Amino acid sequence: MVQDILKKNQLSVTESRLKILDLFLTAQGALAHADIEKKTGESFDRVTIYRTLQTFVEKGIIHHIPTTDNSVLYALCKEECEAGHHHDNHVHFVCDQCSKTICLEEVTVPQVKLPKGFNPRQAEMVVHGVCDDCK
Amino acid sequence: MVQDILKKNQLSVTESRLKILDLFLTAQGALAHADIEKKTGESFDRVTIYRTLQTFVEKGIIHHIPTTDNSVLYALCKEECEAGHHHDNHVHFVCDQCSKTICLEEVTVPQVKLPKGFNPRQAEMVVHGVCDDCK
DNA sequence: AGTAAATTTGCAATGCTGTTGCAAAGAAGG
DNA sequence: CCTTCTTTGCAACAGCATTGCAAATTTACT
Repeated sequence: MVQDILKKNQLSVTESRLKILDLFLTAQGALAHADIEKKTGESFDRVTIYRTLQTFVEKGIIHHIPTTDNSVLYALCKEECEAGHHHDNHVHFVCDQCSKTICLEEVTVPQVKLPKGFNPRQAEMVVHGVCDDCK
Repeated sequence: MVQDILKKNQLSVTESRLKILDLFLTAQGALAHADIEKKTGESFDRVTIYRTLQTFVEKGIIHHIPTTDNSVLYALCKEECEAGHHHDNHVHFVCDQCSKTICLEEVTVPQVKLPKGFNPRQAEMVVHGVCDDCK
């Protein structure tokens, strides 16, 4: 239940948090601030949404998704994520048709051989194409 | 010569374009708008720089670099790039130390096996770590 | 070289995205 | 039910990027 997730993370149960968390639970794919603003029917202040997202990230409920088009997206974390320590080494897929962004949990970012001198620490991969629904 | 590149692309030869193009030719690594603003010593208006970058991208002289931190970076295109059609399937490297972004022309983005239904069209990869200079 | 036409530049204004301070409203805990 | 602590909404602000328009510059032509 949505309430329990908030309580488990020591967060006050408020209308905005319930609603926004619910959106993430039912959404397939990642959400941007603007998506949430739209889907909540503008019942919450922009600032509240920003702060809620920030809080959720800090608690490890959602995480920040790498994009290459300079948008800011969030998605639910898997169980392995904890407050302050996110695991997110999977490939992300962006559909050119419906422009949804989806976490491909089962596809891990491949290793690449870098030129001499370059020391990799973390790699991110974003694949663009057509998703399952749009094909 | 810098002038010739402009003329080849049917662009008027102006001071700002010469200077900015020159910056790209001599820079190692990608440039952001702010870098250019700094390196030109604020002799051009911010707007002019924006418009120049836009024009260069349209002509295929520079291209937009994928980043995962929501910054906007540009780098020179290789010969294969043409107006409106960029080739940019190499890996990009971001140094955590000096925070330079470098095109690893010789490292191509590896293919990944996607779940059923997903149809890849283009993939981008950004590797973070420590670069040759900073190691 | 000189001039008209077309392009580019700089300024001002505007929009979008995200942040901060603060008082009022709401949740938690007894 | 009441006190305390947290969260919300508003207003203001900051940074980055875009647009309209008049002035300046470049190009092309004579």
